[in-house]
Amino acid sequence: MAIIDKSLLSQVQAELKSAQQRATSYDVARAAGVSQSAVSRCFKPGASVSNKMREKVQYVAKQLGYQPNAIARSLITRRSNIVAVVVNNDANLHYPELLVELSRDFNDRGVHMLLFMLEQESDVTSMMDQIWGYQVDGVILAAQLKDEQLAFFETRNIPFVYYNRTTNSVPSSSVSCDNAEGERTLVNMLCDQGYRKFCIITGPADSAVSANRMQGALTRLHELDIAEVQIIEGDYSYDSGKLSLKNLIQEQGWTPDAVICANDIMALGCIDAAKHSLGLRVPEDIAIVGFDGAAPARWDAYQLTTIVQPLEMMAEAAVAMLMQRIENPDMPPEKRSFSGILRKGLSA
Amino acid sequence: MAIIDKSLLSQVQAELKSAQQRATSYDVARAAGVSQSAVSRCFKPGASVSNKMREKVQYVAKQLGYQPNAIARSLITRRSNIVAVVVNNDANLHYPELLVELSRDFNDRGVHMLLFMLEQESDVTSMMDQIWGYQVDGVILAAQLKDEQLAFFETRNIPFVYYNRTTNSVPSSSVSCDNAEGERTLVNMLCDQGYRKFCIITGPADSAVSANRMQGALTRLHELDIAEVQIIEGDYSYDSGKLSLKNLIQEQGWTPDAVICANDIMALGCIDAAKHSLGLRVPEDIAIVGFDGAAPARWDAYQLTTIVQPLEMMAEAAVAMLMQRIENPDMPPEKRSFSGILRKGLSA
DNA sequence: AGTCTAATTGCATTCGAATTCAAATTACAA
DNA sequence: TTGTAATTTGAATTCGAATGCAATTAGACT
Repeated sequence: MAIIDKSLLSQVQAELKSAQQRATSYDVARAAGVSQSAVSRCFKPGASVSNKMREKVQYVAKQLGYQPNAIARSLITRRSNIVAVVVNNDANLHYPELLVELSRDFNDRGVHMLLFMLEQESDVTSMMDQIWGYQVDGVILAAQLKDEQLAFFETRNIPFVYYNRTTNSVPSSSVSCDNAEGERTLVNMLCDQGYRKFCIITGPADSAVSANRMQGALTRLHELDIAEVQIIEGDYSYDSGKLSLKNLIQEQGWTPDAVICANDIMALGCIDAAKHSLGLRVPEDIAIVGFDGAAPARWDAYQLTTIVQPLEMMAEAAVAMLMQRIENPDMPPEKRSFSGILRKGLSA
Repeated sequence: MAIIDKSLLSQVQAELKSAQQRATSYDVARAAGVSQSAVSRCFKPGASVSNKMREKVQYVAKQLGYQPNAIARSLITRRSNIVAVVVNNDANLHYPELLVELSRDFNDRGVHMLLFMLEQESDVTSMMDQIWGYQVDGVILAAQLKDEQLAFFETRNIPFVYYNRTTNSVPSSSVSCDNAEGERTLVNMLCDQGYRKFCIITGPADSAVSANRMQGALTRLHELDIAEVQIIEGDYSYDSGKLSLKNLIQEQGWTPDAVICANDIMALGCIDAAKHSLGLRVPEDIAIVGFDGAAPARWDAYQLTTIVQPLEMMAEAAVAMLMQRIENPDMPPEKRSFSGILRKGLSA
């Protein structure tokens, strides 16, 4: 078996401890009586190393608590195994669930996530510089960016995947849920049930997702010759859903029989407004539908009828696409669009 | 003013483009006709550089899209400006909100977050190796770890702050909400109102937070000579809250008049079970309280009475403490405990 | 102009692991 | 046993920025 000079090992160990330093590949090499290159190779799967060597090095490494320095490795390999994940704190896409999925999928591939949460427009430039500086291998963009901001990644050849957004200004990969189709399904369902007087509560004016959804609903309503449609701008929050509906009915005196919300959270606000503030029965007096499939939408108090985004598949697709573009930058961008699934609750 | 050789600049620019390479400090140095060290210094605040130099270098850097390579910098400075944030996907602490706060606070300090979401026990060892390998400057642990796992960070001198947990096995910094005190407040309030027959729905058996909360409630109940107390083990999820209560009342035929849940989400489940499955009025027939101050707890359908954790302060404290320990590793650990605030809703 | 100090700048080295290429060892066949 | 091919190993270089130290320049003041 591999022969190890125990006294050398403990000497190295002592030196490191007294100097308060962590073990490097050189330390391991010295303690094991081999070269640094050998140590390096022992940590690279599939490298040309004999069993004796691997065993010896691994033993010594363990004793010294050695773990290859990912930073140094990244420098030389030009691969950080880090991707940036950019999300904006819109109540919009249920990003917590998204993060869980992304985390799992990336972890399976040995990739780590550097998280950027955007709060304001102003953060964006700074965020981009940081990302550029950290040499991330790629970026998942689950945030609303301006086209010229997208161009930043494009010109620098940073692979990225746009999540739940699309753009045509720049060739880019994206994963999204077919918003228009989902709304169409909802509208069809509502009309089949006889609802005729609609209110649409959108997300913020600059949200592309919201625009898509609204457009999808409007188009279908138009096709069905439904003229009574009121549009209100919300901001994806519970309160905005609640207040929008209350205001529409109480202040403007216009009572729809169906409300289409750009996301689930606003829909829940609407339901509460209807039930608790306006004394309306859902769905008898007013139907309310949302979009996303957020967890609270299933709760007994709501049982929201909504379009469920296939989050797991979408996340996996985003990760797969990003990794592919990282491995092979010449691969042409691809846009994948998933259909949401109608989940009938008791709200419509 | 600073004189720049435009032709040199564009030559360098062309070379980089054709080689598909990003600009390094050497490229900038060459294009600006200065030394690499000079370039480096121009990007270090407070370094000794003349205005002329700074201007020139900054101009050229911008032209070349140069941004210091954070990886290379980390290698030499032994500071990555990255901290690991470890959370477990317990529905428990409302981690989405936590992430937002942490992100903001770290960003203000120019620090980035490497996110680790634990799904299973098995992930832990791997996670620790990754963290060790990435030379993170510190770690925020918002997850339930075993004491020997904590020791990992301790022995390697990785600064860390335990979030919402404490341990005495290892000297360690922590930030938490005073769980026992919060429960005490809740129990007092419930008893004042005449509730006498209690049910406590806990989190998973291995959750320290849950144990603290339960213990706090039990102790106070005992002090008040309340004997009728039933304990049920939940798992922090909505469904577990709902099913626990339903089961207790329907199967076991034991109906409490007050339910104390280890977190808000389970409490919401209880409310729904009471109202929609059991035909009980809240709070007339049964009082229900939670803990955390999660967003849905305020929704009209619930209006949960709960203890609100001062999340913002706690996150800021955690970040501040961690940064302090990073700057000055010899600083002794510190435990900070914040009081939660009772928010009276309509559920008790 | 000359001297002396202070502010800039550049040179050379460093961080830690991966990798190329050549040297050394082993394996295997004849 | 010897020769050749195949496998292991090591030496030297590289990635890109920071920094100690020496060299240079600028500035201040006779």
